[in-house]
Amino acid sequence: MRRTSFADMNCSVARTLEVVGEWWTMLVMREAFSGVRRFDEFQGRLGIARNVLAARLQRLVDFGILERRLYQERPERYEYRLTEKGFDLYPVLLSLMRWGDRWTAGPEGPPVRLVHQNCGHEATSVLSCSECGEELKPREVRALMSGTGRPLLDREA
Amino acid sequence: MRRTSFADMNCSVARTLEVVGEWWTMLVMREAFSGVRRFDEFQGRLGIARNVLAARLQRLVDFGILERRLYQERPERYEYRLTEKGFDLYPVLLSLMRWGDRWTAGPEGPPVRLVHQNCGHEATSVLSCSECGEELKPREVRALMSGTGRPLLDREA
DNA sequence: CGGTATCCCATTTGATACTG
DNA sequence: CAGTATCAAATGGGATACCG
Repeated sequence: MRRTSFADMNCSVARTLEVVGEWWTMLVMREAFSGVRRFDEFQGRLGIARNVLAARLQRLVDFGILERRLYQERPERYEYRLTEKGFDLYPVLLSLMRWGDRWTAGPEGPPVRLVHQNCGHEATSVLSCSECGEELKPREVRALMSGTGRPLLDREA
Repeated sequence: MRRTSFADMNCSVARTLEVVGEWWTMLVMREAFSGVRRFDEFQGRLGIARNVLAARLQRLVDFGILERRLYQERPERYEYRLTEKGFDLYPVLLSLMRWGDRWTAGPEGPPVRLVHQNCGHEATSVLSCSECGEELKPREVRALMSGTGRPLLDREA
């Protein structure tokens, strides 16, 4: 049986996962954010099978998250670059990283630390409210359905 | 061929995905955040196959993200509740939702809107710096490797 | 209600080889 | 370098039946 597609679910979480929820995809994105652009560099860094990598890159291009761009004429060479849509996945990546830092790091601490250039401090990422700037916590948020959308965070968890 | 495990990668993104990166898992979490606690309610809402759901719940329990709790003695009935570790996945969920709202919503807008009770406004989630509160953008962040960790965002993307 | 057990096959994955 | 082609194995996923 073909696995269920999330594309038609009326849910932004599901529809996002339809695009980036496959095994390996977010690690490809991690590399892209770290500046990797070329097929063999993705492949070497990740240790992913070449056919799988080709499929993932293709899909990311199809969805407009990466752009395949000619960077050399003879012989023809292409590279993959993040689009605005791709860059916009940064919060997803950092949220994943943040959770891993908190819950999977050993005594030596997280493998990677972040420095926010603007303020000069070592920082972690916080999910905050676009209106008041405070941290967004599950219990302090209420979800409103529009149309047929299913409620998220509708009840006390 | 067995698929590659991300567990041993020295990367918080990879290790997080090892736990919640499988197909369906984050949708199970979505339901959990929305207050769903019982097997059949997860099943009915998601339309997931029962054996797959059982496997996902089991894995989430194994990793301490959900807790299986007896809520009725005769007959014995169990429910699944978010632990602190589970609640801490909220930023991941909202980041996924935010991206989907931006890039996959039709003209009618996002299926679900959020109201931040503390400030009373309809809000979206923003990833911000723990130190200065400003929004964290890829180009304004530098990554530092600790130990053998691979760099993230090390070069210009 | 809250699962297990089984079946079964489509898909995915990894390995390897090959090409321009 | 940047893929495509091929292949076998394994697993993932769905459907269904069953059980205390």
